[in-house]
Amino acid sequence: MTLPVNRTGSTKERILGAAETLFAQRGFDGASLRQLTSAAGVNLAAVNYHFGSKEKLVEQVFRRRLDTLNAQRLAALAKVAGQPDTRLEDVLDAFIRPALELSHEDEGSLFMRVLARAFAEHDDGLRKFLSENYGHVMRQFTAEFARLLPRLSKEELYWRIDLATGALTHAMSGFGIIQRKSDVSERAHREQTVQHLIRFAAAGLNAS
Amino acid sequence: MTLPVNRTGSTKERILGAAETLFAQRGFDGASLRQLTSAAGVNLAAVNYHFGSKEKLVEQVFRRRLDTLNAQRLAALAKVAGQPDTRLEDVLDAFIRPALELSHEDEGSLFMRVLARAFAEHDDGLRKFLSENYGHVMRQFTAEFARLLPRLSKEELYWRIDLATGALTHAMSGFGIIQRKSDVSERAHREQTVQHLIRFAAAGLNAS
DNA sequence: CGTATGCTCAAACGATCGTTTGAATCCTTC
DNA sequence: GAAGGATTCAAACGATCGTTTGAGCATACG
Repeated sequence: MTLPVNRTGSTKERILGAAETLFAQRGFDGASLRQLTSAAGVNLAAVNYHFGSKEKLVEQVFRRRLDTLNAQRLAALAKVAGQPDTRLEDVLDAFIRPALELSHEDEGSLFMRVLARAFAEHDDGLRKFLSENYGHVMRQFTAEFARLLPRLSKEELYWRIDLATGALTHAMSGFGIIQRKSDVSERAHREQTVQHLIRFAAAGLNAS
Repeated sequence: MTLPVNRTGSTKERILGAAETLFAQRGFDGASLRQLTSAAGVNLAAVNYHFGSKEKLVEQVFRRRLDTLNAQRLAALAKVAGQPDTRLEDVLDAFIRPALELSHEDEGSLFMRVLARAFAEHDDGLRKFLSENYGHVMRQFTAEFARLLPRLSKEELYWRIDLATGALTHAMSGFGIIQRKSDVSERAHREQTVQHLIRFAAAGLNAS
């Protein structure tokens, strides 16, 4: 079980990169600091020196990606929110496309797998951290969905948003995307994937 | 962090029950055998005596629920599969309803949370176990979906089934159901939930 | 009654965990 | 080039992990 050793970038960056990979593969508990620092090519004590603790390292792994991801999502949402001619598909595009681009930056959608693990965790600390730091993003998207789907009751709207985000998280993190990555060029494939996800989610949100 | 101690049933059953609860709450790695046997009110060594190892205990936790769950799913599918007047919603009902009934048997949808964790895990051993033992169920449902959605290409069909199962797993395991469990009676609420899930999934599978 | 057989128990095994320590080394700044 | 803060290092800390052991207890059968 020897892993390739990363030798590029600062110690902090190497730790964050190795952490993302190993958290995606083995989970937050399953990946030990010894495996992690070994894969990063740094000393074991470097994690506690630079991040304070393993738990704070987990938070930084999320921060590094989510800060820019959610900024891109909100920027894309701002272009269509409140406009009279905005379609449901435009809002979904604003939500999905930045995540898909991120998935194609880091090979294997590693961060999206980490995020899917976070959803599966019912650990209160992690959920609280994510909710406090990034809950406003989902709230803004929900408001726009509510505007475009006025016939849905509040309860129905929440149900469908919950189902849609579940579908998207699963698809972007899971076996799916990697499997289908082979025969199409990167850019064309990404566009095709975006359209797949948008079509499915829009139909679900709009149902009957 | 003291947990209630179960004092009913055989040692094996008490271990399985406590394992389901703790695996749902803290994950397979996060829940230790000492926490587990303590919550079950049995001796630490009982796990290895009755199950052989922690890993085999995990498999038995899945077996106990999935055997009946998938039997019910296949029985319900058999009633509608191949029939000329079968609707997409009927097949989804066969898939969803048994899982929902299971979710309401064990309080808090504990097993569905365990299942969601299994999907998030990219551990090869667990995935292989689930695929080998229960892969035929998903294959039968896929075949029936293919019959009812002939205009979809194979790739599009797989995409949408993947998205639909992601949505359903997320909804049945996550915060969603528990949150909405309050104001409606058990039976009425379950029926309403089934209809929510079916509407969303049918619309997504049928999209454009 | 004696003795298997199935099960439970406290105790310990070696391994690995996250974290801490204090010295060694690097790098900047005067 | 000396001083000093930042960083890296090997080593060890106590805690907890899954698993094993062997004695003790139970119930059933000859």
